Amino acid sequence: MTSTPLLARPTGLRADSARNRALLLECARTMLARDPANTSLNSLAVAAGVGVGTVYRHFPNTRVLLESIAVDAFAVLLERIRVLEVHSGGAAAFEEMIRTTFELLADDPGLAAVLAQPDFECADVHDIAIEFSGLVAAMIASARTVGALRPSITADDIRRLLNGLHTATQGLAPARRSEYVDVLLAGLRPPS
Amino acid sequence: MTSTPLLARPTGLRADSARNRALLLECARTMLARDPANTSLNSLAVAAGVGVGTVYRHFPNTRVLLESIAVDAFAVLLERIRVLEVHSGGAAAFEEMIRTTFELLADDPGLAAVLAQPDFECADVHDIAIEFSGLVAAMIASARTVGALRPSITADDIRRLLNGLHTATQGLAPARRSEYVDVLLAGLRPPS
DNA sequence: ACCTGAACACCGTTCAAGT
DNA sequence: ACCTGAACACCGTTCAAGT
Repeated sequence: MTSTPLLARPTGLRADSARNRALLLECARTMLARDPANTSLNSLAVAAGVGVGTVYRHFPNTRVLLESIAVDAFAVLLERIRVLEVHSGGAAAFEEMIRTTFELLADDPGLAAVLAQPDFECADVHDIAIEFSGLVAAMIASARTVGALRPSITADDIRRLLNGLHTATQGLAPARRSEYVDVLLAGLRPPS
Repeated sequence: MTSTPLLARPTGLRADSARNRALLLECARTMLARDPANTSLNSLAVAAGVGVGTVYRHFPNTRVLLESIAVDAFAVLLERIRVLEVHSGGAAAFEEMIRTTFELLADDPGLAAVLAQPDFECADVHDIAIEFSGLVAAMIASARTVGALRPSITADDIRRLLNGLHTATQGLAPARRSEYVDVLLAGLRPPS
C-alpha cells in the first residue's frame, strides 16, 4: 500500500496525461490573468476542451490547481532567498527577502493563495514552504541580533503581514505598491 | 419618477415586511458568526423560514446584506471618530482613529466587507463612508502638519492598510492583533 | 491508466403566481 | 405591497461507462 503523495509537479505520467496536464495549467494561467473571478474548474474544462473529470483527476480541487501553478514561482523565490542569506548581511537580507517575496507575490496568483493559507495539499509545495519558513526564521533571528527587528516578530507573522500587504495593494500601480512595503519595513524595526 | 434610493435601514415598511427584515438580519448575523463560509442568501431563506424571493426583495445581493448589517457599527465608528477629532490633538487623534477602526472591524463581518471595497450599494452607508473618509483626511492633514505622518499617505491608503491588516490578523488572538497595529502605526510615521 | 460526460447538491438570481 | 417557490445558469464534485 504505497500511496503516492499528491504532487504539484508529478512524474511518470502517460504521454496523453502529461499533455492534458500542461494544457490545463496553461489555460488556467491565462484565465486567472484575464478574469480570476470566473476561473472555475468547470470553465477550465470547457476552455481546455476536456471533460470535467479530467480536470479533477489532475487537480482534485482549486487549491491543488493553485499550488501547481505556484510551485515554479515558489521554487524561484526559495532560491533567491537562499542566495540572499549567503550574500547579504542580517538586516539587509531580511529587507530584501520581504521585497522579493512581495514582488513575486504580485505576479503569481497561485503564490498568493499559497501564502494566504499555510495548509498545503501538495507534498513538494509543502517541502518548499517548510524550507522557506526556515530561512525566514533564520533571517529574523539574525536581524534581531543586530537590533534591526521587533523582538516579537515570528516567521508566521511575516507570512501574515505579506499576505495582508498583498490584499491591501490589490489593483495598485507598482510604484505605489513599493511604498506600502516601505511602511511595513519601517514598522518592523524595533520601536525607539 | 422619484425612485427610492436603496437604504441599509429603510423606513415606512409594511408591518410584516419590517418583521421579516429584522428576522433576516438577526438570522444573518448569527449565521455569519457561526459559519461565515456557508452563509448564502438561499440558506438564509431556509434558516429564517421565508421564501428566497423575500430575501432578495430585502437584500438584492450579498453586498447589500453586508452593508445593512454593517450600517449600525459604521455609524458608531463615525461618531467615535468625530469625538476623537474634537477631543484629541492631531497625531493622537490619528492613532486612536486607526485603533478604533481596527477594533470595530474585527467584531463586525459587514464592516470588513464595507471597508474592503469602497463601492457602496446603499445610499446611507455611502453617506457615512464619505463623511468617514473626510474625517480621516482631516486627521491625516493635521498629523502631517505636526510631522507625525508620512507625507504621501492618503485616506484611501489608510482604508487599504486597515483592510490588509484585518486579513493579516484573521483568527489571531486580540492581544497579538494589537501588536500588528503597532507595526502599522510605527510604519506610518515619517522615515527619519 | 486515463478520459468522458451525465448527474447531484448547492449557490445566485429571476419571475409568474398568489395574498 | 409583499410573499412564495419553481426555475435557470453556474459551480464543485463524483462516478459509471468507455478507450
